[in-house]
Amino acid sequence: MKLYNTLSKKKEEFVPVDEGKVKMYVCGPTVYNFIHIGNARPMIVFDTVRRYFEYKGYDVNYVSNFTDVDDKIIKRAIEEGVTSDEISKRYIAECKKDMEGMNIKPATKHPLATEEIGGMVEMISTLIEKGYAYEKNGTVYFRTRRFEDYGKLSHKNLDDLRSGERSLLVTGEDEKEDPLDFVLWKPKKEGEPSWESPWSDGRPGWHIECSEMSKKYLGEQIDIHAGGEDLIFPHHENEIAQSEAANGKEFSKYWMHNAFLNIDNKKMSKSLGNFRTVREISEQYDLQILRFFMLSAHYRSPLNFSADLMEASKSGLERIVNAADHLKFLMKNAEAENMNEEERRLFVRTDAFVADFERAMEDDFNTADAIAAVFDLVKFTNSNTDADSSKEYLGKLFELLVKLTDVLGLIVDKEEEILAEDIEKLIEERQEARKAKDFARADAIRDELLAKGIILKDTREGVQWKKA
RNA sequence: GGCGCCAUAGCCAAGUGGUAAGGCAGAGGUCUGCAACACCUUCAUCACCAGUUCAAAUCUGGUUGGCGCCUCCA
Repeated sequence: MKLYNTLSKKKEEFVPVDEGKVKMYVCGPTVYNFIHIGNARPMIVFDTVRRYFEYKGYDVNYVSNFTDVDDKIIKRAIEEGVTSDEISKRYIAECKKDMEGMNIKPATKHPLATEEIGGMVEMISTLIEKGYAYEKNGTVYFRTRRFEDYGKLSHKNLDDLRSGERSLLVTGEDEKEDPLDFVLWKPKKEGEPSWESPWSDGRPGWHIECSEMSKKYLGEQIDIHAGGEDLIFPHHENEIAQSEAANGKEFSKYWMHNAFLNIDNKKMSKSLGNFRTVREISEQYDLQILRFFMLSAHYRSPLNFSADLMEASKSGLERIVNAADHLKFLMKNAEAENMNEEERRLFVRTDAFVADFERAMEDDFNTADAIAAVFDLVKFTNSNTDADSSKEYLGKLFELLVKLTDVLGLIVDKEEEILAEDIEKLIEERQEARKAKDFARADAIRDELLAKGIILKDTREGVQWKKA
């Protein structure tokens, strides 16, 4: 399996730290509002990465934090006249609802920054002892130049940063030894949440949170650290500096970053007013469609969001779900139990689709190609099954389709719904009408059912229905 | 100013040296009472210029046009 490592800027063969195990950390959202669809991209992408590792038989320890102490949370709390805690708890709950809708598996552990302060204080102390950090008036800074490898992830050198530093010397930052130094601990301001520390009552800097939580739940060295590409600098660069300086060993072997999601070819931003929350999308579309849409492009390419593209994704996903529905429908009515010779021969041909699917996923999680393999399987099942197919054959095809789509987090095995009796009766009545060639009545019933959200399909094998 | 990315059909999107996957939309057809689903057929020489090579969408140089990071941001 190959994955692109931001550290080396190359695709590398994946070799786990511990055989058979994957330890991965994904930087989670700051919870000050509903998550937006940009937040959703890394969630969906790295959930899919996780699912593929699990499909391959790895034991995955997947940790993703919630940043629940932050300026934006505090600001929101003041606006609403409630505590920061109330804001963060509320939006963590909302975020989990959205994640469920997108079929994102809960992490093995979702640590909260506010519950890990003790460990952060300890890590900062270690950094001070080792000479990598210093305190000034209650604030603790990381001594950036002291860490030789600084810049190895973002491929910047300190002098380039120097020349671009222009605005770094604003407001009170002049007590730093060097403009490149960053904050590990800052004293509280009036009304802010705070914790005790040897330096001041205050709160941790953002970067140290992830270093500590990663260490606590996954250990000093992990396999994969992931997040949006905007986190490469400075967030991940600083995490590396902190963790490697404190622990004395390589932090993460592989660094994965997803590209941004734009809206109508523009970056999402508050000033443009084009922020779209996942919740908003869910009012209009099944979030499965959003997931399918996100996976239709490679995770390292920028992706554009628009209404048209969602419509196209809806049609595309429907094609896959229709195939699964049809297989289930045939299975229900199948007469023959076991596969015959012909079916056995046909089923062997599906190996090629599985091989294509895996080849795509093994090449740095090329989900667009993997989806193409799923479409090949869909066409195969549509073309090579009918009312005479055996239960076993249909079942195996169905099982395979579910297995592959499940890696992508797409649900095609919808729970069997039971129709109300009066609806069953209407469908029967319509069949009678059709037999009697009373098509006006038949169409009237079809329209009536459509109004109730039931779509009918008259297949050669009988009447199939689904919810709109 | 520094670092970096991208440009494939109406739309989306794979493909990194051997002559263009897949999906959506469109057109024609089969099936069907009709519709829907499905199936068949059809729809590109890869921004532009120059070069390397027997061979380039794929490598090199340049041009044009987009974009990102360097500051909170997924």
